[in-house]
Amino acid sequence: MSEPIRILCVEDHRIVREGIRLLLEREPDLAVVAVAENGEQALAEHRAHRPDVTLMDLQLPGMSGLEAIRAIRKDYPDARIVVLTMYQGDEAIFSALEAGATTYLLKDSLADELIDVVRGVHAGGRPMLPAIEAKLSEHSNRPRLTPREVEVIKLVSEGFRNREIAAMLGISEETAQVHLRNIFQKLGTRDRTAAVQVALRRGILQVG
Amino acid sequence: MSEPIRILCVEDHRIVREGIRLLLEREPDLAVVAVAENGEQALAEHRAHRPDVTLMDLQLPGMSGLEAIRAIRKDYPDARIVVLTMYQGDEAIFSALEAGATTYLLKDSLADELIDVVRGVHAGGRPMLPAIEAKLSEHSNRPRLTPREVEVIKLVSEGFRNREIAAMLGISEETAQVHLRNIFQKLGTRDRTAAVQVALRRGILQVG
DNA sequence: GCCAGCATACCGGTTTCCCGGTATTGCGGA
DNA sequence: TCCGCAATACCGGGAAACCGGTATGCTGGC
Repeated sequence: MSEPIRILCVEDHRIVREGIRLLLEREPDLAVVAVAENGEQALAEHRAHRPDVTLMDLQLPGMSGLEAIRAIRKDYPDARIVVLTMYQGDEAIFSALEAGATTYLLKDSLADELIDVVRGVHAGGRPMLPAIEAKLSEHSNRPRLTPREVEVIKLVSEGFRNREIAAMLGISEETAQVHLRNIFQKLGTRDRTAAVQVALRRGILQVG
Repeated sequence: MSEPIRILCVEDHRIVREGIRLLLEREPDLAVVAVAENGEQALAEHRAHRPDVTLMDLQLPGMSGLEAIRAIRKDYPDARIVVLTMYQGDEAIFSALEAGATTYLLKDSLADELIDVVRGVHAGGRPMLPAIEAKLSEHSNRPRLTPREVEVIKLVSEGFRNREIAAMLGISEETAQVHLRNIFQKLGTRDRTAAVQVALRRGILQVG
């Protein structure tokens, strides 16, 4: 038999990380050669080990999973990264793939699905579970927030007033209001509180 | 050697559940005799197997982990339940213990900590990690929301206006406003959006 | 029996937010 | 080159939210 598939596992919760490692190492053709608990470590371990496949959580302290994906792919454009997370939002999925992830898995997939996906990705494929495909096609029908709008809704979620947001972004209060109105329209809400809730559900914003 | 400790594992994400199971079953004195992926199943499996220790996640679809703890303890007041979750909010911890959990663990604990805690709980103890103790003492200095206030902030988080909330609760709009003002005061915020954010961080509200 | 805490209700005043417009600049794709 | 989109800015009106105060009934504990 040939060399095992060398895996980097990025996940901040230690119990979960250890459990996933055990799951993978039951398979003789899989080997977890490194682990990381945040984005910076992920980048360093990727440089040090050049794994065949990286398993990446999105919810990480400090540098987010998304930024880590971009950073790794900048260093190694061929890096194969499988996102493994509980975020089900269409925007989280879309932006992870856009950032360079090869595919996307939810943590309530079956262990066998994870293993098959790792093998498929290592073989050069792009296996995508039906549930993820469905969310992605949902996404394509929806208007996307612009980068500026994302900045605004983020500040709104932190409880800032329009005037404060305007000051922080160096724009007029009226412009901040215009952004917010466009956000309402795109997310289908009437007010800021509901907009934040929808943004959280869709993975446009994170909880922390 | 005596009988192994019989464990029920309640966790909705299958990959995580399977990983935790593997972690525990490396130890010869621990045996996962049943698993459940939601509150109703947890209750049924608890009745069917009468485990020595139940590992319970708080984030479950349908019946919440908190309700499941209450239901199990109602059936079996001596049930020993270890909460294992990623929620770090002081209110989540406090209310889980109040509902009858024996102790509380974060998912980024060490695997060995989890195992030691399971053994300690089975032996009749109440092992509590320092990090959790610290959050609990934080909690005791903070004013708690009343049941009514929790209802109100929950509806606020779903994007309802004061008038709508009042109608749903069968009270006047002004009373709803008074509740909200008391919530702001207790959570240290000026407006509803920030209040929802603080409530999420502190575990007074769940994300779903 | 009294006090504390909870839930209820109302009022007047100020601030912020939401909505409907209109308009200009700049940039990248058809 | 022209169109569309993103980002900027302003205005006026109406709605909702926020603030401070006062007050009542009820319940449970000391």
